[in-house]
Amino acid sequence: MNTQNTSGIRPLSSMVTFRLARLQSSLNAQGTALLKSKSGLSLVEWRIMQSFRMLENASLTEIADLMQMDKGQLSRKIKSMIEKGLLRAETDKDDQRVHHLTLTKKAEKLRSQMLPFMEARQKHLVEDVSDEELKVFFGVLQKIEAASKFRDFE
Amino acid sequence: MNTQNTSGIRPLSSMVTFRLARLQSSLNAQGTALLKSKSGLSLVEWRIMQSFRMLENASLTEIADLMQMDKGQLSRKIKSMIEKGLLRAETDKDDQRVHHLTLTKKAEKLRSQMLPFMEARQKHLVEDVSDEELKVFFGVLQKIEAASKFRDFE
DNA sequence: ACAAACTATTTGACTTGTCAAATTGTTTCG
DNA sequence: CGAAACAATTTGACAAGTCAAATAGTTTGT
Repeated sequence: MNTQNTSGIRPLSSMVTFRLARLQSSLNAQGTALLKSKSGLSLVEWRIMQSFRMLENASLTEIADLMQMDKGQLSRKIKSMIEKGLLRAETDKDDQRVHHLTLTKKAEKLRSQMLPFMEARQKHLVEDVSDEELKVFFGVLQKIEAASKFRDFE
Repeated sequence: MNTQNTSGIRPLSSMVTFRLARLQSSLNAQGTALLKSKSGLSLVEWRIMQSFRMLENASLTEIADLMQMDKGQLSRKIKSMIEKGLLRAETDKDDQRVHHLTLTKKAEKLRSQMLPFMEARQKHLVEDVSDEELKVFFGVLQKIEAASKFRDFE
């Protein structure tokens, strides 16, 4: 296949990041709108809350690693979520630097209220995608994610 | 297949947005680092510059639509890129509201300097992905993108 | 012609995201 | 032990992203 072309149309592979970035904008807008219409939660707050589904009593660093999120931002967000009564922090008894976080009852309740809508959304997003396609999709996602760690382009 | 489970492991479909968001963080970091190491361009500036590959003499609205980017942000960014000498604006003679934008020589030069690295990166990102997988991947991306426009979850 | 409805862009106020340096606590090892 | 190296978190400064309202120019219908 000819990857050089004069038509102005580029090979698909040169559009990966463009397509992903654009999709991400749309997904953020959709998620934000849905959360706003049914709760007072922001998308970041929701994501932080959801990360406890994967990591119980997680610390800041664990959440940051899981979400690939900046620790500075996370630190401030957690602080505000504690103030809002969504999170509770408990200092690790063996290492006073780390605080284990848990969702409060209030957060649990908000989470169960929103969950049906958020799950419906997830379903909707892939409703025209077959199981086989989805499997390939996640496989590719994983490969791109691994490759996104690479830095030395010379 | 049983989608209800008590193991704490969720069906893949419920992770689409999480996975995409996390990947996006990594890709942004990679792109930003690469641009910074070889030029003074930010990722947004690069993306705006690249959009002229698809849309010649584009207006703000056209770029915003293409990139799913906020018009306010774009307006300010374009202004600063004009000040930096990267873009030139020309008022449409039939509609004075619209300004057609073009890359300056300076921007063209920066673009050609960076392009080999950025293309190498795109290739690297998908180097372990087969053509067939990539095709499926873009197909799924398109379906999710279409579904991301939907708003009425009741 | 001209007001109402539209459209393109800009501006303001605010949230989220990034990067680096500072702070606080822990471990390692001479 | 005690200083240097490490690690977890916080803070500061600033860039990017969002949302709504304002401004400026154009089209439509009468």
